[in-house]
Amino acid sequence: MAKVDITEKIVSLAKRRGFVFQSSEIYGGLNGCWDYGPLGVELLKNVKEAWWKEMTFRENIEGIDASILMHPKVWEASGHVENFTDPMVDCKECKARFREDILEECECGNKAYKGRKAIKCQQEGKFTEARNFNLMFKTYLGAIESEDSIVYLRPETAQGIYVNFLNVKECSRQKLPFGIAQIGKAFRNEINTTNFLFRTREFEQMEMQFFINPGEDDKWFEYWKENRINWFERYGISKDKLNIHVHEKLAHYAKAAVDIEYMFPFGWGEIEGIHNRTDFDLKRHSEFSGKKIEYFDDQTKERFIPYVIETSAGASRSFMAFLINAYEEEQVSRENLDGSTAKETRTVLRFHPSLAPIKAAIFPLVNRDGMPEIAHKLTEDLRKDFKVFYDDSGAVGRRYRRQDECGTPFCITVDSDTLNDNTVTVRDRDTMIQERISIDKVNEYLKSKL
RNA sequence: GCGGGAAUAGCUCAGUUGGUAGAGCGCAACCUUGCCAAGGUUGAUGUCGCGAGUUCGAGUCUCGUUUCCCGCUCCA
Repeated sequence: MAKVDITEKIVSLAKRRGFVFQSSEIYGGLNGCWDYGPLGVELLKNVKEAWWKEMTFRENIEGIDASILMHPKVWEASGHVENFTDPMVDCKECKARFREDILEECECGNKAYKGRKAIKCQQEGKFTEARNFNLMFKTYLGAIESEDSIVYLRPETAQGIYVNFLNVKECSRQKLPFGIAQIGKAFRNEINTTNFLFRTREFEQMEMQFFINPGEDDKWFEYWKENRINWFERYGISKDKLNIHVHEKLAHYAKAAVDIEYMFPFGWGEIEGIHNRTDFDLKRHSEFSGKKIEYFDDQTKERFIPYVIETSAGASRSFMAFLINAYEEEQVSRENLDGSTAKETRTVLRFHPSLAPIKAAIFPLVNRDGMPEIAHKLTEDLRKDFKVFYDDSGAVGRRYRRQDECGTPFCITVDSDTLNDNTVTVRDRDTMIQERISIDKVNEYLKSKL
């Protein structure tokens, strides 16, 4: 199956080139955990940076970085403690899974017993022990492991923003509407992990909570929906690979919810959610903490709890979408020495230059006549501004192809003409076309492309 | 959690009725060539996923287990 091939090829390339490794690989791996390698960490960092700039390089959005461990009451207020504790049982006979607390409403999964109540199967001892499927990771704060010292690894970063609403408003002197952005790890003890980086237990989120006047929620919901789709498109994901999924059934906190989905090899998958969370979270934190969380409008003299439009993107999922989106196998012709032509496959990662892990590779065409020295000097000069890579090993064509697999957008070659006129060739990853530019203009050239 | 498939070098894979592990590519060094992976010489890299068992002897057979992929389930 073609879609199997593409996932496996990408997982294979990801390892070969150092984008993603399995966590703790030498011990046999850890289910659903992955490590980012030298190229992967650059790509991930660039994705996050592109998002961070989009969000915080504007007048009315501030950034924060809240701690992963938070007061346990945060998760009572948010509803996570209550909503993450469904006890589940499996039927050993028909293999169906049920929520133990609503067994009366469930029917046996075995078609042969159509209409049979699941509770009856339980009475006959067909069920496994109830398992607690709370998705929050638990740990203990301090030396004593007791009920009183339980804390959770945050299952979302959003709450770190809500609990800091007053702090940020005060120090930044922001007025509504304004947003708070945060990038950080979140943890969910998923029942199953699947699809490479898509569903993992440890993942990174890029979340922005936009605080607004309650009457303006529809307007801002539309605004951020448009903004976020455009962002993915701007960084190279084509429109036909993006879909808006509208949620009919809403979570307890939301008045409206859409997912931005990417067409993964396994099908449509959510890469970002945009939610109208109303005043639910701030109100709940107000109740649970006993602190008044309000906004006072100096113009209207009104006091109220702001509404929130949330944009919640998965950094890990975006990483995966950008990686898969960039992957291409291209048929190119090669001319043999005897004049005949042959077809070969060129594997290339067509990242947007801003996201590419390495911005440029520098080659001396041959290892003599001072070319390596010039290439080394150019490399060092460029390193003040860019992640660049120097390579003088093997034929230059081979070096180009290595960089294609890394997604490096530009390869700069020092050749014999450089010695005479101080120019170098710049080879474009996507078109493979070269142009000659002055060696002094390379820095400027790269800046104009990023 | 269920069902199916897989795991041998960095990658893709061979490995015969059970007899101490191979290829291609890649990687490193040197030589050669000099603008799109194909030359030459040499070299490094293996807990055969892990753990038991059977056997004189296990990559190979048996059991358990871990991980990945596919299909379900799940995804407040």
